[in-house]
Amino acid sequence: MDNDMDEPRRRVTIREVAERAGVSMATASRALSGNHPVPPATRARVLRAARDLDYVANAHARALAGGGRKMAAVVVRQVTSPFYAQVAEGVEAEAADRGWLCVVGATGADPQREMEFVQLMREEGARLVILVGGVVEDDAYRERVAHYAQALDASGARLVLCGRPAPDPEIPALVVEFDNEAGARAITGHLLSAGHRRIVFLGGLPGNTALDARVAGYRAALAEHGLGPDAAHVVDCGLGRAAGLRAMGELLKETREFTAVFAGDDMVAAGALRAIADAGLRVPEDVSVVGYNDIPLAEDFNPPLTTVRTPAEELGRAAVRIALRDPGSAAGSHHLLGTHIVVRRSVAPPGAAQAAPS
Amino acid sequence: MDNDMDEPRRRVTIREVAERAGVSMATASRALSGNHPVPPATRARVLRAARDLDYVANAHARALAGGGRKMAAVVVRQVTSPFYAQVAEGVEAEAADRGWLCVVGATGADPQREMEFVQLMREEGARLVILVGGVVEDDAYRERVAHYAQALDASGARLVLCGRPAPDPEIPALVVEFDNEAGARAITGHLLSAGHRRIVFLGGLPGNTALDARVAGYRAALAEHGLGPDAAHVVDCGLGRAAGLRAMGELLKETREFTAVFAGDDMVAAGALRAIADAGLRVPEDVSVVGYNDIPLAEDFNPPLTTVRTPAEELGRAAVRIALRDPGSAAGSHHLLGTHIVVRRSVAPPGAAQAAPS
DNA sequence: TTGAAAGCGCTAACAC
DNA sequence: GTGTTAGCGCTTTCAA
Repeated sequence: MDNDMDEPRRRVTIREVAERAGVSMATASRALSGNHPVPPATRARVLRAARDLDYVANAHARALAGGGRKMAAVVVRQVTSPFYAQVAEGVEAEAADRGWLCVVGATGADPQREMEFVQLMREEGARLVILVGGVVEDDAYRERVAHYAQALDASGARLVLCGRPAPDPEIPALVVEFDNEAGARAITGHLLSAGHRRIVFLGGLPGNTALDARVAGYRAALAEHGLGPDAAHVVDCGLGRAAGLRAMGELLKETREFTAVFAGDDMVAAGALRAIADAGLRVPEDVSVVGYNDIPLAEDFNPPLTTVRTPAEELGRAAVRIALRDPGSAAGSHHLLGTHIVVRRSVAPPGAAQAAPS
Repeated sequence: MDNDMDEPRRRVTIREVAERAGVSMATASRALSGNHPVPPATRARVLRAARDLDYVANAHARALAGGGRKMAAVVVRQVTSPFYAQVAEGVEAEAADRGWLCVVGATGADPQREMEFVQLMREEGARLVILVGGVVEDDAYRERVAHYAQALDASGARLVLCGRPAPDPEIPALVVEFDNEAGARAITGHLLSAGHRRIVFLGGLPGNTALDARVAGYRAALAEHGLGPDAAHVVDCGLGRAAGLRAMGELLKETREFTAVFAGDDMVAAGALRAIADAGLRVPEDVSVVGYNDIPLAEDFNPPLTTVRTPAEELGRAAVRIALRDPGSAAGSHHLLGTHIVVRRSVAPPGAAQAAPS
């Protein structure tokens, strides 16, 4: 294979197809794209020639001339996060159903890379860009997103924010997200109903909208059950399995003044579970733990994790569905998707260790 | 937002930037792409104008005129599979490091969708397409891939097969994969060393190259330990958690003539683990189980899974690295990546239940 | 029904 | 150094 990666070789063009079929380029084009009446006989000849030559249209030329392919882009922190992967899969599935091409980009949570990727998508002429995941909502963020929105809108493209706020309701972007506060309130309530009163929230990320909402829901539930504000104990260790593992380990060394932990998401729950086991404690007998998101393997944790189910794939599908529907009504529209608790085996009443030593 | 998705609006062009900067389009182009000497002063003016106008180049026009962006495409079965996600992340990371754009496509294991996607990538002018994952290697497959390879090569693009065979060594494609047989032999050996003699292989998928290789390794290990061919017991239930769950459940109903199970991958191991627990048995005391791939959450299974580590992200990175290196030497080259066992807690000697009832 | 021709936005010769 | 010009491959008026 003497194949120089730097110099793309010439491809078969529509002109060659036309020549072989004995028609003009225009006719060939019409036969190929099929949007213009062409006699069946000629059409067949053209198609035949195209197949013989293994012709594929040059998407760039086509886009330039007007008939561009519709392309959507999803931007996530990382594809290997089960939650993000599901959202991306939802977007890709819904896009594919509509004949759109879908590109996924990973930013590693770096605003710089996010900007570069959005820029790239603008250059490529993406008609829909979907930004996924909570963020710390500071001025830089607001400015960045306002710019994306305005720029995308100026070229007739759409911006949707998944699980992150619009910097301003007036901005040409729409947001689709889960009701984090409600989900957190519900699962905290579940813990409270089981009798827990000292619940620590593990995985705070101050400034991050998704986590802040979860913390707010947690505090609200505590308050609803008549607990004072100092009943709340949130550990701002951030997200991810490693963070959960470390933070839980440290917490266990310092204090055991809690009977349950509410992990910011299922990955930190995974880390917490491991740390608890490493400390020689049992879940749920010694400490109960709940997570957030219900990632596909949450039921395989030890024990199976009680968590909040956020239909991630549906979030992705909804994002494209809503963006493509109602061209007029989209500006600033805000959609909330429901969540629910899935009860498995990581919660028991406090003190269960004595009652049922397994 | 009156923003019609069907009619992309006009974008700022380089001509407008040139006018605003008071230079010709050519000068503007040179200043912007910076590959041609331009006096700092003019350069600054052009850049300024571009920023003021929020200009982004039209990637299609640029590609058409010759300066196309380098684009790589990864094709996987589904993004939500932890293993595939890691491979995709590796490809995307390595591509990004080199300033390439990376597109990921999901096929849902449908050859039809795979073909469409490859076609699409040809149209878009992808210079590198990476097909990931085992397949059933039949004539249809061989023909399909031979066609991809030939077509891609004809336009100067590269095809790499990850974890699937080249239909013919002469074909312009290169393959990068793990040594499935060696990995399977090693982990089967691990089970044998622990004293197991009745090991069932759960998750065969006859015809699938990756699984067949694993089964071959399993059989080879059995033979090496002096066991006859009828010591092998492979259950062809295919891959995935659901398959593992169902197959293991059925197996447990029929017979207990085994002390260990070798799951075709970690997802079927997850299902098997659950089925075993549902049957009231313990792992590893009553039955040992091992998996394949070492997906990120394998250590969170109950119990933590002993499995074969296949560095998936590295597979992805290697695919692009090798494809982009040595333009000449790539044809038919075959690269094998090493794997190793990671020992956790899902294996114990058979009969451990009596010895240590926990 | 079909062909000729004019661009789409950009880059790369090729002058000046 | 900088501008002029000719395409890149395709779609699409506009005539015939």
